[in-house]
Amino acid sequence: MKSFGEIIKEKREEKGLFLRQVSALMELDQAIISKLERQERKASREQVLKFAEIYDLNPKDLIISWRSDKVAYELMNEENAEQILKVAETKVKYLKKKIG
Amino acid sequence: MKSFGEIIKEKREEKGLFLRQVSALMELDQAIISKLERQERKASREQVLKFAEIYDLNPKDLIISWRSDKVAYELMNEENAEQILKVAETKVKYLKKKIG
DNA sequence: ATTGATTTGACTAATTTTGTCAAATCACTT
DNA sequence: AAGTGATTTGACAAAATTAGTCAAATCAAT
Repeated sequence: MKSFGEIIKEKREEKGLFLRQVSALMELDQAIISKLERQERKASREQVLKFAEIYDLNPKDLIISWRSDKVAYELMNEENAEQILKVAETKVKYLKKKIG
Repeated sequence: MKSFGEIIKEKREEKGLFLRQVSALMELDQAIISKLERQERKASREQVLKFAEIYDLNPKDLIISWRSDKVAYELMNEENAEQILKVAETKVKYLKKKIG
């Protein structure tokens, strides 16, 4: 399963674009894009959607990839990560039902 | 399923302690404890462990509750929260195997 | 109304995140 | 090996978020 960074890096290469060019399209320093590709930094939601646009990726799928990366990264050093995710699932369902 | 805030609030009441007293035990302003109980703020890991100590709660379980609250809260406004959690699970397993 | 517990909100301090930039490194070509 | 252009790195500053302090407001019970 590819990480968000891997996805946007592969896609850029597939499209034959240089960081410089993506940088111009995104209006974002190429150093940051480089870091996003190597997962040294995390993208904002807006940036994710911009990537989807530029690279013709399904925004929903890209959001899922980005968001799940973030959750997984936060939990990877957590002893009981799997249990936490299970409980979180229950809680999310509850919260969504309750509040929206 | 109880939230972290609910748990620590109930336990405090069960023990018949006032915020002021818990505040002294935790060395933390009672305003903050009040906010933690009502989930207006998020506890740090250290604080969670301190609560477990004070209230005789299983630290592991309390951590799970606290951490899952955080994840659930972050995702509750996310369209595809369930999918994100599923993907995150896969990624966590992978990351734990790979890095530790 | 008074007392004591809890909650609220304004304020400051501390921490984390974000972007900018230039220099360093890398890969390729000649 | 030098030169070219792409990518990566790291130091720095700006911006945003989070944490804690405090006093006043609210609440609950008498």
